[in-house]
Amino acid sequence: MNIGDAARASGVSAKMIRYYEGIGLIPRAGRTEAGYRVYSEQDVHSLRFVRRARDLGFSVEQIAELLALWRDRDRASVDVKRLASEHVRVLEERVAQLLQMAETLRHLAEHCHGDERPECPIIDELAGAGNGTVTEAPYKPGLLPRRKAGTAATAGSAPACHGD
Amino acid sequence: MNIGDAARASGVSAKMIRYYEGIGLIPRAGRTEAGYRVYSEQDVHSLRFVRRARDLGFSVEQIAELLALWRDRDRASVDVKRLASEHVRVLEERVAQLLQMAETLRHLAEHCHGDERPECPIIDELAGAGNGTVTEAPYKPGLLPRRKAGTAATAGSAPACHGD
DNA sequence: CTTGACCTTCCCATCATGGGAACCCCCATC
DNA sequence: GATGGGGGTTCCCATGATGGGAAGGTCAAG
Repeated sequence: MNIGDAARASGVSAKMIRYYEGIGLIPRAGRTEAGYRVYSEQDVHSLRFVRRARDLGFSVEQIAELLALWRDRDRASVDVKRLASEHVRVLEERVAQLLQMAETLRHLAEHCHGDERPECPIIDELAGAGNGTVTEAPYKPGLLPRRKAGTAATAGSAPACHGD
Repeated sequence: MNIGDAARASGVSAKMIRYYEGIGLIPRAGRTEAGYRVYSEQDVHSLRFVRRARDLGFSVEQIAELLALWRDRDRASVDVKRLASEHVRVLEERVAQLLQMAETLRHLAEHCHGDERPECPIIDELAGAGNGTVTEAPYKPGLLPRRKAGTAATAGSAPACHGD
């Protein structure tokens, strides 16, 4: 099976399959005489494993550990559990941070008239007028990942905006 | 005031101040004869505005819009509110996705004995044994941002692990 | 006049992913 | 047998926000 088929069968793009091979996450695929990569059902199985782990938010580095544990039939389940629990912790931490942001902002937006007048508590807060709920957060780096283009950005839909 | 002072006063690193200037988020700073950037209190004020917006998870692109609205004394608050509400929507969407991951994984971890035996529902799930709660998710790209090194990674703490 | 703290620009790395160019291969159809 | 289209291959570039670091200029205090 060629890389395209493996991609369709596993849900991992051909681009990413090559990448994973390049960084050593998956073993070097066999080749035809023409240099085409060849994949077996077992390879596709591994790729699906990787994709599922990605879907659960594991990093490539963690997936490498998970793959090693998967292949090790003598693994101790405690090692898997440790990895998973740590990841859950990180995920929930991130959730808490994002929720904090969302709540602060939703609160501010609720107090914004959202009409043609310029008065706006959101801008005021950003400008540092007053107590400063936001100012507390000390400097968090990239909490938000990048977004794909075309996800219906800033224009148009302002649900329930006029009328406070 | 030099860039270092402005950085300390605003909470934005000197590195990022230069970057923001480079991409046009903030205006080109004045210079001394030696080429040093010079900042006023007003500049620091703007930098703080930027930092607060970052703390709320706005992208640089969105901050550019917010800054424009801030400077426009005739803005309509509805425009600010629209931006903020859209961002809240995105934040909450992201929270939902992360929570989904965390819950799936926590659920799996709860059913893992976490002992020396190899049996492990987490690995089984990743390997695709059975119903496949995870398999549903269609291919989400980078939902997690990168983490700084040294955030107490995968080693050590597995809270309440032994004993199912 | 030296030293050390600061500034400057420029390049590199991150992380996972896609886009695209330039080129090669295979199979089916005319 | 030629040709066309839909594969494959490698290599480079871009993303977003951020830090690291090198090489070199500047400034103030001792």
